[in-house]
Amino acid sequence: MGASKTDSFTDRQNELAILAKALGHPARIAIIEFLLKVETCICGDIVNELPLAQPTVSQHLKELKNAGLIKGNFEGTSICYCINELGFEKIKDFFQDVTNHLKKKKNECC
Amino acid sequence: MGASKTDSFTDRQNELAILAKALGHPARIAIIEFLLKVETCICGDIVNELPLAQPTVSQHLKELKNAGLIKGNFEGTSICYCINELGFEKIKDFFQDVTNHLKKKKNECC
DNA sequence: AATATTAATCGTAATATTGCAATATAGTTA
DNA sequence: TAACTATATTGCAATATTACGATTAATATT
Repeated sequence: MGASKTDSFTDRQNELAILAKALGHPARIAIIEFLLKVETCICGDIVNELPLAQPTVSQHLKELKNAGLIKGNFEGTSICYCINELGFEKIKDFFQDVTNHLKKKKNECC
Repeated sequence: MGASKTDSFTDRQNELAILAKALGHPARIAIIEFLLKVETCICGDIVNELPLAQPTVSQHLKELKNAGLIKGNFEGTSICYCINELGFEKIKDFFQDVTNHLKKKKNECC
């Protein structure tokens, strides 16, 4: 196999999984952290921040973009990247839900 | 390749990636949601909740456990599973950081 | 127009993931 | 002890991911 049985799960479950999966690589965590650090949109320069070749970085950026975690606009010769708040809102809500439920739980046995 | 260059990233980046990756599959999101829904530890019965064969579910549970997102204790003939709050705390903090930084940002161009 | 710059895409090799049948392991019960 | 139940492990096939060199596409600059 190798392909997930996405049809068997809810849209919400699949969407959350796509968002989480996009962050499931240290390079993509690093990209997000860099975008946060500069505290503004960044035009180019992401390749120089990472220990990876340009095509590899481009691929990681594409995955983050497809998942809805970053946005990229053309800015002259280069591209201007920044965080897509919508995607982070969705996944943050999931973790908020988890946290809220955990508060109500007793967790007697584990 | 196929193997991530984990050596090139910080421990924190790798740890967050491992946590996110573990949630990067709808079945594993479903498992977490089920553990939340029952609002207590669950002994057995997870296989019946998912549209997957027993060995596949067992494998997903193992991955969640390795990532530190669930705990499993032997309870007689079956195993008692529940959420591992520590793991969720770590990844929740990451998203809290992201959210805090986003509040400070201007986001002029995207 | 020719050249440089920036980023995406293609092609490909190495490795990882997903899913399950078959089997193994371990505790429980008859 | 033998049969039953619950979960883990093994082995394997199909597919996905990771990484990068080579190339392409598009815009700037000279």
